[in-house]
Amino acid sequence: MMREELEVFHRHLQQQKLKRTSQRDLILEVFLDIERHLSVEELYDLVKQKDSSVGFTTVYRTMHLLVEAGLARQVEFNDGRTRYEHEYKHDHHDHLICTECSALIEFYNPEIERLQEEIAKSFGFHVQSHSHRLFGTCNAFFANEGDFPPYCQKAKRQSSNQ
Amino acid sequence: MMREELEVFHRHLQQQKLKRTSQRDLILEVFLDIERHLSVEELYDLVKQKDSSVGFTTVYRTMHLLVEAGLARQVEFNDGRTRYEHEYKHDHHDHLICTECSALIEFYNPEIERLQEEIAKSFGFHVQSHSHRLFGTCNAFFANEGDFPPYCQKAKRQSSNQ
DNA sequence: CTAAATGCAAACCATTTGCAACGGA
DNA sequence: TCCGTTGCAAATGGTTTGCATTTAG
Repeated sequence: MMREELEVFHRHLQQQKLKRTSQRDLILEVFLDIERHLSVEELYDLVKQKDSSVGFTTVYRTMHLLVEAGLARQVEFNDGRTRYEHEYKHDHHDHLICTECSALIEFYNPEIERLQEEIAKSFGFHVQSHSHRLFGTCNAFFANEGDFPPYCQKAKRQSSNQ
Repeated sequence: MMREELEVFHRHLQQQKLKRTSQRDLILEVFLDIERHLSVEELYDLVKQKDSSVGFTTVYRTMHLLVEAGLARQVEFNDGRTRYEHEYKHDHHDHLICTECSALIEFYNPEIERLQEEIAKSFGFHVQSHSHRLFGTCNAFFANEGDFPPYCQKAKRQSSNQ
């Protein structure tokens, strides 16, 4: 059976009078298989493993298509490269980003979402999308005890070095 | 009398064993005089008007210094260039950004600020800074009536063309 | 006198674009 | 066939860096 996302993609291509190609299908498939925030370069490397003839540019162009089709969402973590996460039937969420270890935590708070809408409304503003990121350290509270939360990437690196 | 920010800057330079220069002072002065979100290029153009010998690179480097000194804050509006706003003794705020006319509205909501802290705490996370941006259209609700909110840049452009 | 700062040009680097060859519909 | 797509190489554009020269402390 076909992945729902693939159908959504093909429908989008048809509507836009664009063409279905093996490269596009492959890139979408690889993207969907990874539950992680991928940069174009990371995605390109993964795609190359399945078909080394696919070009860098095609991955860039396809990611734009996936965003337009509502299948991918761009996320900026201020490290100079755009990353993509799954969008289709994935609940919206925002991010906590550790400036020390690059750990990424997703959060969702309905009250904040509600307040956002309220604020926008008070300015006669219609929100299309938003980006809410909290930058900080995931281990600051634990530094004294040498105890790290499970998602801390630095702690993982340290323990794997022992 | 000397601007408070200038004192803060000089104290920072001294602490870091860096040097006070006429270029740095000028750039800070020009930056402080403008109550707007400036890109490095815009700031450079303004600085050039007062001293055409100042280099582009120096503006870039000085803005980094101002951020370190707590006098400027970086803001990304996803238009590919970093902008800076005043930080010193300016209340923290977040942004509504119009994707149609680039209008910029600042907002502050204590309840959202509180919830952010709460969320971070629940993850054992210590927030250093955050970026909360609402992207959308400032005129969408008014499109039918042809009535634009006062901050709409597009409306301003249209009326000045008449 | 010494280390830091400046301004220029060149380098960087993620992303985009021009273009000739290719391939869906 | 027609027109969108591909992959490469080259261009783009904001930002950074190398370096010889200048300057603050």
